[in-house]
Amino acid sequence: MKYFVQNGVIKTEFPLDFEAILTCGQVFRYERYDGGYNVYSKDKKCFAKGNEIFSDDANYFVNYFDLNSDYDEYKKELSEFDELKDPIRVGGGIRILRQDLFETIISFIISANNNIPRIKRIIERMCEYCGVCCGDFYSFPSSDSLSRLSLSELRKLGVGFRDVYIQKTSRILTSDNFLKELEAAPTKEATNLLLTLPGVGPKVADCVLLFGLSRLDCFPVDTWIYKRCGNDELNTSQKVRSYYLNRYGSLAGLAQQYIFYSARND
DNA sequence: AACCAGGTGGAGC
DNA sequence: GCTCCACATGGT
Repeated sequence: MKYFVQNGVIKTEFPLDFEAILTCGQVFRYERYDGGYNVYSKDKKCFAKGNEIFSDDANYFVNYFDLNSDYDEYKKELSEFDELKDPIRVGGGIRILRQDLFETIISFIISANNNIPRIKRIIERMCEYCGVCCGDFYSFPSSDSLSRLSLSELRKLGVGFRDVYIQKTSRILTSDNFLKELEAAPTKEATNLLLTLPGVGPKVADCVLLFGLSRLDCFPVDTWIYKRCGNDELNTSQKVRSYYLNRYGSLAGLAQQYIFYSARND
């Protein structure tokens, strides 16, 4: 047991690097606050600072921050790759979040051909427009409420050409069956399921599997990863993806986050 | 004014 | 299968 919960506050015996965890590109709903971070997920909120997490649902955030996994063990394994030693030095505090599936799918559909500050603003507007008021913040919209928005309403939120994707996909996801099947499916089958959703291609599918279902055997290839990992030999995203999946195996997704984070911070 | 941003879908071959 | 290209939007 490397953490404990006291009066609803989660305290870890190991240091947490919330800066790395939150800014490594896996999550969009957070903000700096009082020397720490406010983090929003679904209809929940926590304040994270130092080695403590304050919330009204400790169990939810123990799972969210994946506190039961041993990242020292992961890092030890990945450190055997020379090219990962620097990225791990820079982003060693990263943990892969276990985020809400629906929220992750919609968020990464929005991320396509977009930049992080704008993605964050769009999601925030979306929450304010059709999420549920939870005191001083709004929940992420349910699939029902999101699927009821018109294309022009979505456009007003700033989603641009992704309006149709969001509308169609949220309509598909109003039935629970899809997400249930997705959770139960092995990674390969889950990928194929995700690819049937409008607005979800290979990269978004990998992000959903990694950041929503903690499938570490995924390797999302975006522009940053491609710039850093591509070369004359690996000259398509597909090739980069399969090369690194093969190389890092069941921990590929975590390796990807170390690389992404260090690529963005140099 | 072009070009880019955590890409995808569709057309054409 | 593959390679181009358009696609809103806001920022340099």
